[in-house]
Amino acid sequence: MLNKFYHTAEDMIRHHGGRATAGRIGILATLLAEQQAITHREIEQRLPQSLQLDRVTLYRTLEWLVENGLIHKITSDDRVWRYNANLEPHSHQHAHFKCTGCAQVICLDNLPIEQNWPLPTGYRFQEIELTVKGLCANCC
Amino acid sequence: MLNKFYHTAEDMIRHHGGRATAGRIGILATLLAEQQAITHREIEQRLPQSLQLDRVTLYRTLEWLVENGLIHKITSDDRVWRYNANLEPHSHQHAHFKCTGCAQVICLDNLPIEQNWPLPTGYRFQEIELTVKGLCANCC
DNA sequence: GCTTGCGCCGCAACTGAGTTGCAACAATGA
DNA sequence: TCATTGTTGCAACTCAGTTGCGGCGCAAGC
Ligand SMILES: [Mn+2]
Ligand SMILES: [Mn+2]
Ligand SMILES: [Zn+2]
Ligand SMILES: [Zn+2]
Repeated sequence: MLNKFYHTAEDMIRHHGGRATAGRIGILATLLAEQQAITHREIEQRLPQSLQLDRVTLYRTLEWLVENGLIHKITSDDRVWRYNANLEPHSHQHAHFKCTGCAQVICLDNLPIEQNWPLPTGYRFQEIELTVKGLCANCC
Repeated sequence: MLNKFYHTAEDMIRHHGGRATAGRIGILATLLAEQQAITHREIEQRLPQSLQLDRVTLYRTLEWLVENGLIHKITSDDRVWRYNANLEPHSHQHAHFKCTGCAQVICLDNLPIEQNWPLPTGYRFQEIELTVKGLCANCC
């Protein structure tokens, strides 16, 4: 039932005062339907035939969704961004897991991150990026 | 006194059974002399005139140094690798700090990393990547 | 010291993710 | 319905990193 996600996506976008274009809705719905964080390429592949967007549009839409706090993007060691929808219980600060076998990335939402890292004198803390690497259940 | 680092570098390379070429020694000495992790570009700039290497050679040499455990490389959100020498007290598992102002990256060697992250059932832990972001003393 | 073989180096071409400029288009609000 | 303004598609670009290959030079053996 992808329909549900399309409806939710449109709601989320309108609540942020943005134009509810087919592209934004489709991309956000795709990310809402996904259990893991996926790349630009993977999003492109999952979009329905009726919604083939230019790659640049896809990049710009993802940027807009990130800036408006509807999704977040994750750094990885393969130099490719991965994106995931910001569900409500999704705390802004959370860790991620990356499988070294299949490159799958998931959010570890229930992993609270310590904020008190002892930095050198004069340094100011802002945020943390934490990726646990290992093998997922399929790759073990 | 860069000379000292060149000597140390040559020693380290020979102890690993590798050919002690001018390029390897110069690159490793450059990293030994550095207090922070630096990029491919920055290494290139710091190499003396007498040792201008092709960029591909630089990439391949860095790869060799990483594989032989003499240096390590660090992922970053700007899609550029940064490299740092493996000094002896350098534990393999340590965190890094990246300044959001000047992009400087340093190793937080004395920051012990918890190894027992609660992963989903069936997942196997391998290693961790932790980057603290904030402002360095200069950028505060 | 001289020779030789294997590994290292430089060059050219390529890959692939992400960015920029600009003109055409379409969602919204009047 | 129309005008405004933000969004889209296209072409060209940037930039880090990779690959293939011929030639050079380090180190081992004489
Ligand atoms: Mn996440
Ligand atoms: Mn380090
Ligand atoms: Zn896996
Ligand atoms: Zn700084």
